[in-house]
Amino acid sequence: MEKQRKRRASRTNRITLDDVARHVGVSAITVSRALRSPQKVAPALRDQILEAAQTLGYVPNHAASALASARSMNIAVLIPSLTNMLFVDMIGGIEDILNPHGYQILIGTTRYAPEEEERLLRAYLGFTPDGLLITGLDHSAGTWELLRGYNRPIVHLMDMGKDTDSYTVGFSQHEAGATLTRHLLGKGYRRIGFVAVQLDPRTLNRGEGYRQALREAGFYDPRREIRVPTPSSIGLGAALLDQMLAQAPDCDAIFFCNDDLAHGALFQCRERGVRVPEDLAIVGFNDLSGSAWTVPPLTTIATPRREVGEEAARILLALLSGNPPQQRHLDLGYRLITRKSA
Amino acid sequence: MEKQRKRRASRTNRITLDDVARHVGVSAITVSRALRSPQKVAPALRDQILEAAQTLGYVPNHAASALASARSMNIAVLIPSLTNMLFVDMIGGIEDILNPHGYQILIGTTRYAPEEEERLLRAYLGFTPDGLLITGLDHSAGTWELLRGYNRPIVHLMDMGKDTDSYTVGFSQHEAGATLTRHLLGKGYRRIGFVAVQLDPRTLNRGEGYRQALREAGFYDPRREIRVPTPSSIGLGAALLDQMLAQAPDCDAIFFCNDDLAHGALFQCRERGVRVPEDLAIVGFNDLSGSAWTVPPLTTIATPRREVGEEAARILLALLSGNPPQQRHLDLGYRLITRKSA
DNA sequence: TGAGCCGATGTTAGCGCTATCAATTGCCTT
DNA sequence: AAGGCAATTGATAGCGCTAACATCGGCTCA
Repeated sequence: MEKQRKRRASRTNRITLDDVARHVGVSAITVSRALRSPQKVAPALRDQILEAAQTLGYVPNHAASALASARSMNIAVLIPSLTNMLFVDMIGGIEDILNPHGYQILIGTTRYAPEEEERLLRAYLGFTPDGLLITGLDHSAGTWELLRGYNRPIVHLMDMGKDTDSYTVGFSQHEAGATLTRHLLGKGYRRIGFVAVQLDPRTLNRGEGYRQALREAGFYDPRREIRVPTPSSIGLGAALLDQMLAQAPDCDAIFFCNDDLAHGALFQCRERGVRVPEDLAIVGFNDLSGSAWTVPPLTTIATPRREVGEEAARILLALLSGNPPQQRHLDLGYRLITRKSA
Repeated sequence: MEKQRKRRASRTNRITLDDVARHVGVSAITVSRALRSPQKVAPALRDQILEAAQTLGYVPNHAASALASARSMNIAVLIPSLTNMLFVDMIGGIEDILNPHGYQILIGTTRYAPEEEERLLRAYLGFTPDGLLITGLDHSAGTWELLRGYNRPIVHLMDMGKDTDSYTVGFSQHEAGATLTRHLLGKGYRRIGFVAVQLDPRTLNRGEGYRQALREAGFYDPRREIRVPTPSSIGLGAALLDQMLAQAPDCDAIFFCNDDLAHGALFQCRERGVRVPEDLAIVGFNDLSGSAWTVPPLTTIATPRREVGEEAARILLALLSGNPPQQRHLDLGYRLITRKSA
C-alpha cells in the first residue's frame, strides 16, 4: 500500500527540499532543520546537507514555508509615496533594522488616498505579513476594521496618537509647526504666512500648530494662509510664493509646509528681486538634503524620519518576539534648524 | 469512509476559502472560481459567493495560491538604491504598468554592491517571482548563474547590451556622456573636467563617452578627471568643485556625473565668487527635479527613467503572456537640456 | 430518440514546506 | 541492570489553495 507520489507534470523544475534530501540520503525534514535551525542537526550531517544544497542550487520556497509555518517573515509597510524623500529615508531606517532579522519588507504606496490605502492593505494582508507598519493614524473606517481584524503587531508611523492604544512612533507635527512659528515671532516677524500643499493629516497638523502659535500671539490672519491639495514640488513653491505675495503683499515671513516648496520660493524671490530674509523670511519643514545648500540656506525643522523607521522596526521586533514595550507612544521630537533664510 | 479533516490547532484564525464555501453551501473550488474567474460560475451563485466573502472578510492567502498555482503574481525589482530619485521614478513607471495587471512588485536595494545583489537575488527567488527586473548588465558570476537558472522573464534596466541576448531597456550612457561633452565643445569650452562618484557601471560609461568626445577633439587631459567611490550628494559636489579647481585651476567647464553634485558645485561657485557660466560652465546628468531651479538653471541630460520603468514592465508583461517582443533591446534615448549654466 | 456536447459544479490530489509526535540510539544514574 | 534522559532522525499530516479530471443535467441536432 505504498503511496506513490506522482509529480503533477513537474510544473516547475526548481530544486526542492526533497531533492536535496534524496541527494544526501536523509529525510526532507532533516534538511529543513539543517537550514533553519542548524544546531538541531549533527555537525557532520549538517555540513553535508548545506554543501548539497549549495551544489544543487537550492532556494527555499517562501510560499511553501509561509504556508506550513504560518510565519511569512515579511512585513508590510504602507507609506503615502516614494516620491517624498521623507518616506524613502524612513524606509531606509526600517530596512536597516528588519533585514538583519530575516524580515522582508513589502512597500505599498497609497498615493495619499484613503481608499487606495484600504485596497492596498487588503491586498497586502493576503501576503500574511507577520507585522505591519503604517503611516499615520488617519484611516478609512474599512482600513481600521481590517487593522482590528489583523491580530498581529502594528506600528503607526510619523504621528503621535496619545489617545489611542495603537503603537505609534513619531513626533508632534502640531508642536513642530508651533515651534517654527514661534521662532519667527521671536525674530520679530509678525505677518507670517503659511502655505500648505498635499493636505495630508500631518501637513494639516503643522498648520494647526502655526495657527495656535499666531493666535496666542494675537497675529493670526486667515488671509495669509494658502492651501492647495496638489503634491509638493519646487515649481509649485515658486508659484505659491507669487500667489501669496499677490493675496497678502504685507507678509514678512512665509512658512512653507515642506522644504521643496521653500526651495522654489527662494528661487522665485531671487527672480523677483525680493531679498531673503531682509524683505521676506522663508522657512520650510523636514530639512531635506538640499536645504543646507540653498541661497540663502533654509531655516527649517529637521524631522527624525530615519529614526522613526528604525524605532518603529525595533518595536515591531519586540512585539514579534513577545516582549511588548511598556510605552505605546514613542515621541522622537524634532529640531529647529536655524539658517540664514529667517 | 468520510475523511475527517481535523484542523491543526487552528494556528491562524483567518477566514479561508473553505469557510466561505461552507457558508454558502458550495465547494471550495467554486468559491475559488467565483473570485478568480467569475465568468465560470453562474451569475446568481457568483454574487452570493462574493457577498459571503465580503461579509466574512475573506482575504485570499497569497502563499497558498502561489504554491498551488505556481504563479506568485509578484515581480522582483532590483535597484541599487532608493535614495537616488532616478530609481524612485523608475519604480513609479514600473508600478503604473504592473499594478493594474495584479502584479505586486518586491523592491530590493543592492546598495551598488554586487555581492549584496547576489544575496538579495537569491532571497527574492525564494518568493518565486513570475518575472524579474534588474538594473544593469554588470553582475557577479554568481548572479548571472542564478539568472540563467531562473527560467522566467527577465528585463535589464537602464543599460543597453546590444551584444547580449538579454532583454534590455535603457539608453546609451556612453553616447549621452559624449553628447553632453560635445555640446560643451560646441560652445567653445576646451578645458573640460569630469567628476565621477559612486562609480557604478553607468557612471563609468558616461565617463567613457566624455573621454571619447574629448579625445576625438584632441582636448583630453586626464588631470581634469576626478573619481571617488562615495555616493552622490550635494555636499560632495561642493567639495569636489573645490578639489577640481585646486588640481586643475584652468578648467573652463565641469561635467558632473549627477545633478546632485552639480547643484552643490553651483552653490560653491557662488560662495567662491566664481561666475557661472562666464568663468566656469557646470553641467550635470539626469535632470533631477531641482535642476530647472538652480541659479543659474542647470544644463544637463534628461534621462527617460520613468519610461524605462514603463517599457520594461510592458516587455515583461508581453513575455509573461507568451508574446515575446521581436526586439530584445529598447533604446529610449535621452535629451540634452540646455539651460543657463553652460 | 439517442449520441454528443456544453456549461456548471464537484472530487481528488497535490504544490513544498514544517509542526508534531514517534522511534532509535547512546549514555548516564542509581 | 533497569530506568531515564537527551540528542538525533524520521513518519505523518496538514497549511490553503488550485489543476486536472469527473460528473451531471439539459439541450442540440442528425
